[in-house]
Amino acid sequence: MHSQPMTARGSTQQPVARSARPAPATLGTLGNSIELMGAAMPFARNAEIYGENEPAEYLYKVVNGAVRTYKVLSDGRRQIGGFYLPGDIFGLEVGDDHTFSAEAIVESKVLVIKRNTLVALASRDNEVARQLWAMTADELQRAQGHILLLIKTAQERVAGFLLEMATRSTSANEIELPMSRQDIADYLGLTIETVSRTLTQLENSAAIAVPSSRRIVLRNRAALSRLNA
Amino acid sequence: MHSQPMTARGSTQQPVARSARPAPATLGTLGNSIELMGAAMPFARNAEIYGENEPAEYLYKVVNGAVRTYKVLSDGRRQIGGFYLPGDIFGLEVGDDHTFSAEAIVESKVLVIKRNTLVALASRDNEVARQLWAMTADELQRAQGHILLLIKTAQERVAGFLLEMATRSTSANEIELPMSRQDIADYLGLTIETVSRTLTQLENSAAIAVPSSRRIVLRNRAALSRLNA
DNA sequence: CGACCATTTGATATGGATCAAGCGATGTGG
DNA sequence: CCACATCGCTTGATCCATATCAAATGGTCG
Repeated sequence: MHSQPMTARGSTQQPVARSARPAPATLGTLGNSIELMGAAMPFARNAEIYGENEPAEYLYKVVNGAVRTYKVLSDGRRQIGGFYLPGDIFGLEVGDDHTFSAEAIVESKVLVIKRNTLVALASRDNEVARQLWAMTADELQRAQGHILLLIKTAQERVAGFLLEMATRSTSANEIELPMSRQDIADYLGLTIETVSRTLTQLENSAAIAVPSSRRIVLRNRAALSRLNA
Repeated sequence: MHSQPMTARGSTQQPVARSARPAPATLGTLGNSIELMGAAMPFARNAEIYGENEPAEYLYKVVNGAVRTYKVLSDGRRQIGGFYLPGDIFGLEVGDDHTFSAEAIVESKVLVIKRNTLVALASRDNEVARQLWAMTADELQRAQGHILLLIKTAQERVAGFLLEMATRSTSANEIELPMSRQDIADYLGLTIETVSRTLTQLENSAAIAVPSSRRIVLRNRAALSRLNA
């Protein structure tokens, strides 16, 4: 029962345009319809929402909490594909199966929408079709940004991560991180120790403050952006 | 004037199904329609096809040759987003602008298709709409696979790259690489030296043979797959 | 043949991983 | 309410894979 702001529910107001490209899929016009088609489901901390290779019968929208998608390689290395925050959509596939697994990072409420319903609707309403396409394209953008992160130095990756999270967080300069250092490490392709050390470095160079381990204050965006290459 | 095999041009034969998910966008039903809508254009080795942030008026299909897409970071590091071979489609955007630049790797012929035409068609024909969506989804899959590559060791990246190229190449066990070591390095997030050394290691361990620098024979797929984690 | 460019090979440096403690917050049972 | 176990995070010491710097080799074209 959180009181976080979320996308307009049942209101008549709609986001206009939608030329903004980055950030994960938050759908426009479709937003309201989707609310109607979905059922809200609670997931406990670390609960699996779906597994890799399972049939993708549903897609999902975070109402509150946070979700991670990931793959585990044969030797146990885990790669986090993305973090999904309130308003974000995840689990949308064009193929039959999910290509990642998904878990709640913290206690979360997630709207569950039947894919069939939406795909059927799309075949009649080309605006819906366009929105589905746009959601996949947004996800593609995210993945491409992720690739770019992964070729950078540790400082650049962490700085990039913080800037990205800041963009998506409500309060512009203070970030509340729902995920652990291990999650961040697995997202950035680093170890937990390197993430920790890098945060300490950034703190020492006055680029950020870390009042508590899950709370980060951006004190010098310019410095972070400079690191962002 | 190459004599490489290429996709059926102007023939009536069509690929069936299209449930296969990996590999870059090679479109099904749409294939022929696209041929009709596009004009074939020649590009010289290293010629720019489009630049990052330019309006995405067209999308492209490789007829022969090879194309790379890439971004250059402020400090000069280059990341190659993908390689496109005959039959592959690239440059399809949902947003207004191209997010990468594209260049011909070798002398290439590329079909150029007006995006407007296709998008307009999609708004009337939902099968076309679905195909556009599927192409973007294929590209997403590729990007996600790329992310997975970038967290691996040098051997794993190179092995993964070779296996991927083998899948896409006509002759199953012999690969003809159109791109330089530098291109491969920038795709894999390694240096040219590391790529070269790794190929030598793979050759010494009898996993591959390298009869000439642009020609690789897979001699032990199992070994490569094992490296592929 | 000679110049140029791509690739390989060699020697060394280094950023981040690994191994190993320490520390602080949170929660649990006595 | 305190003592202690647990968990997540930080910090320290060392190692190693890959980068960097440098040179040799080979292949291609005028």
